[in-house]
Amino acid sequence: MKRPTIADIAREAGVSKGAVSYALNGQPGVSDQTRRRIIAIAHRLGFQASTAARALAGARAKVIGLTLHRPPRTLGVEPFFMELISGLEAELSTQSYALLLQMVPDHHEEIAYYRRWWTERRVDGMLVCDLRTHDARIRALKELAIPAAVIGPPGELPSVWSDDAVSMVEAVEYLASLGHTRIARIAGLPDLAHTAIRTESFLKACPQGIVVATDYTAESGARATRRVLNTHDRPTALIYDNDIMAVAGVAVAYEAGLSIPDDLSIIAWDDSPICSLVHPALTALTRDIGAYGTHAARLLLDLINGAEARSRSEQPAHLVFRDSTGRCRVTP
Amino acid sequence: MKRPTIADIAREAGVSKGAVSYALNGQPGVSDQTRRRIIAIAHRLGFQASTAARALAGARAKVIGLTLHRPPRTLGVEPFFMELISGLEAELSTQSYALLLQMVPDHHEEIAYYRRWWTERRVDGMLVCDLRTHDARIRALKELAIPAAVIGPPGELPSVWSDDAVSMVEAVEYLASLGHTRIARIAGLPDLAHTAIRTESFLKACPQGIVVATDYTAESGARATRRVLNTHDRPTALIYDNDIMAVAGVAVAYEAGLSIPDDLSIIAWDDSPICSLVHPALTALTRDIGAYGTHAARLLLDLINGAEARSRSEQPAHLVFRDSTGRCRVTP
DNA sequence: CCCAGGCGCTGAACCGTGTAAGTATGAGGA
DNA sequence: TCCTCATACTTACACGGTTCAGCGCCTGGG
Repeated sequence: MKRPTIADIAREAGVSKGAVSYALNGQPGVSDQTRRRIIAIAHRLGFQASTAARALAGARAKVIGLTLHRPPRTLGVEPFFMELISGLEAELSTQSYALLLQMVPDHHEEIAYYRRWWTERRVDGMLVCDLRTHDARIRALKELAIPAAVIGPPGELPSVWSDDAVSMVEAVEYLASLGHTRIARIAGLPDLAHTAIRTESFLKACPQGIVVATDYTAESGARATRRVLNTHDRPTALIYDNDIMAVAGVAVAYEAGLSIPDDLSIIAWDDSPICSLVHPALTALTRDIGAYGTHAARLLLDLINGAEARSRSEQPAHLVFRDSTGRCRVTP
Repeated sequence: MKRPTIADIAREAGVSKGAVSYALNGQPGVSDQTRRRIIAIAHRLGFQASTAARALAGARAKVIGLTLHRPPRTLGVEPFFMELISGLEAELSTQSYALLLQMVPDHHEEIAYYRRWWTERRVDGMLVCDLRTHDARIRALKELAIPAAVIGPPGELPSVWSDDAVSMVEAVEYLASLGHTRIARIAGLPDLAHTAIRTESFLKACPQGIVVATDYTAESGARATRRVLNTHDRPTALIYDNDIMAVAGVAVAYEAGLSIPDDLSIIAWDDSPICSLVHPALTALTRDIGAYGTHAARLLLDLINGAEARSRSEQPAHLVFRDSTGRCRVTP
């Protein structure tokens, strides 16, 4: 039981292979009547074009690529990726695109994959994650003229992201409304583009704020928390760049004899089941990560199909109020 | 700057394309001297064979496929997949294999992908996850004669898994050694093969034990916990099938006025950062999920290369002792 | 000396699709 | 009537590998 090819369809329809190709790809060159007949036959035979042959002939590979730079230390951001991939697939599968995934040790290798996959026509476009402030990958993609979309802050390439500055202001203003004036930000990896944006926004909304960099792990989150809690004018509220660190921070606060939210308020950026499960349940900045994926996929596919594709701004992360934030009880 | 093809190498070396193909693939048909010369030239030109052309000509596609059946409700098992994929890639990338990933709504669609990818030579083999007790995919894979490896309990296809029965016995015996006699198991999805195995082992080690089925979500875990804690002879220890449910269970226990571990001991199956971050830190059955991926990939690649490939037994999950388990204080 | 047979290589076909170039057909205008 | 021109196709080749049949050459045995 071999799969049908365009040759089979051509024989059945009494036309040439070329005509079949034109008909199935919506190209001019066949009459509407013939086209309909060919499409009907293709459908009846359950025809699916071979992507290998397609790619070889220089057409669409029907695959988009995603390379992830994942040092073992950033395990904490994992839920983000599964949600993202899930959202990506939701869009890709409707257009029968597949996702080619590759873990890479560094940016250098990542760019090598871009080049290899692209020259081999193995992918029609690339998605870029974990955008850095000065990201070598962007230049590589532009040089190679690979259709690409960024899942991250807007820049030279079309992107899908939300305005983190707005969310940061929301968080700071909320804390301010509770009477907090001494706020610290436990930030993520400092060379990630969105980390810089959040920090800038934080310092603008709260000029006297403290910022400590981490690598997203629970350990570094705990260490950063200890550091800021040991200062003279210890902050009364903390904003963490992920949920893992926020939970670790809660433990450190308890250890220091502080009660939450009475002595210390805590906000986590990115909500996850953990935030609502721990005690106290964490107030968090939540956002629809799946939507990032879906929209990034749509953006990239538009780009591949030659359509106009502009960066897209997602709904900013917004606060979900739980039990880890409360009125400031500390008098200055 | 086009990528080099075997034709370029052939011209450079003054031989035919066929000779180059033989030389690069380690096939007989060229002298050792010529082979070395050709390989040297290929290396100098930075030659990388086009997988599309390869696949079209009926050879290896250098891709293995993974389809994930992911109803939105089983979000809780996500960390498993990222670790697994990470482990897979570790092995695949050394052999320059890529991973083709597809989310599917159901088994029916999943099998359709098997058929499509295989007849199209888009993949050289498939990995199977989330094995069910009677899994239609296994038959489909055998019928299509697709090289495949299962990440799950051993069965008809070569598999990579650990003996969950052993781990379950370890957990039950540990609880028994602490004096617990009334133990409940908050199980995962009942039609998953490993769930059945764990339940069977649990009931064998603890015949008077209670088993409650869930769908892995925090909500169903909480509900199951409430149910077993409301029984007449309420259990003094609970074993959860994932970490999310265990954490949710802790909250339910607190809500019921129970203290952990004094009134109730809790064990989570599968360790994750959450387990060590919550209060009290959870005693957990930990295992190296990345190793599952690495070994499954190796198994599948062996299979694809025609080597003998037998199922592989991983190190069973073993207990990590934390603060959620303690001596039974309840007198019968 | 002759012939079998293995070695090392060439040439060509083939995989399934896309597409440029060429060809028949018919309509329409001068 | 003849020429143009668009339409609707066909033909042929390209894409980059794999593979099979075949061919010359060398070696060794009878």
